[in-house]
Amino acid sequence: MTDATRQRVGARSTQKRADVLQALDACQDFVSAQQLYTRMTASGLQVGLSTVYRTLQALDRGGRLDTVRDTDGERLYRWRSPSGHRHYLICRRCSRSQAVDTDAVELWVEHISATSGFADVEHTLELSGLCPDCHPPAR
Amino acid sequence: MTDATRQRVGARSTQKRADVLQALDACQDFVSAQQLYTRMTASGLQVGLSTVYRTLQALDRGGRLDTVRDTDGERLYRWRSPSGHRHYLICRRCSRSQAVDTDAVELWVEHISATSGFADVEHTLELSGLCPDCHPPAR
DNA sequence: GTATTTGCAAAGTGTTTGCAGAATA
DNA sequence: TATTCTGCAAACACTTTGCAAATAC
Repeated sequence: MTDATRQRVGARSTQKRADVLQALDACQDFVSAQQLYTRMTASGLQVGLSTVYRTLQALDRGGRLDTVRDTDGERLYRWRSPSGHRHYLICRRCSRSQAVDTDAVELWVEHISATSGFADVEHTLELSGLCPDCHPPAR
Repeated sequence: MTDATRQRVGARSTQKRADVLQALDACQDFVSAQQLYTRMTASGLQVGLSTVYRTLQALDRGGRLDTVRDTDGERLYRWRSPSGHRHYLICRRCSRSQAVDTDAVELWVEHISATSGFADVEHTLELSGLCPDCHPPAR
């Protein structure tokens, strides 16, 4: 996971896609397609919004991203952690995220899955709060 | 909670709002504003989409609804269960929902809240699967 | 040279809002 | 009568898609 930008996305490897990958890799946190696009163009890269969307879609389909939904319904993306499925605690103010240990929840979900009568149980768990930096002073 | 339709929503009580409340009450499950609107007009009620949205917004602001986000980003609403905060397991095919016992998760969230350094931790937990009716035959 | 990818603009979602007319208190 | 509410249409934000030009192989 050192150089994530060297991953294969579509049938061909292109500069634009490498740019998107690099920009995404530079983000330590969740970003929306729009944010990524804005950052890229702001830093001088020439890329189309559709390309950003399409690249993220492709990565998501390939299961290489964690995605989450913003309160406003915007989709946020982040490289999937190497160890697979994770959940994050996201700051409502600055959007910084931090992975949390979810073993207890995963076990509980398995239990539900086994006893509910439902099949193929999937789960989404989103935690938000105010991080230490945003919490004490302003509020 | 017997007759939920008799709740106060805005400053005045109107027929249209009562209609929305009744339609919502008739749903045992999560519905989107659009679905509710469609059902209402389909059953002969004359109402505007904006009114449905505004009524749901008002109820939501008043904390009288549970809301969740559809996979497509659509917002789904449901009367809040009388006992407060709940989580549901929703069928991906027929949208039927079933409340699940989330004590374990609630405890875990409290633990995170206490040890993460984050303040005001809120959580969203969404479970989806295929219910018994949708599961065995078709897939 | 052929198939994929790109970017623009247009179309498509679900949701919100401005405003004039209708309804409530 | 003075507010509040309603419904339409227009505005919005995010996302997807059609298509011709550019690019990778």
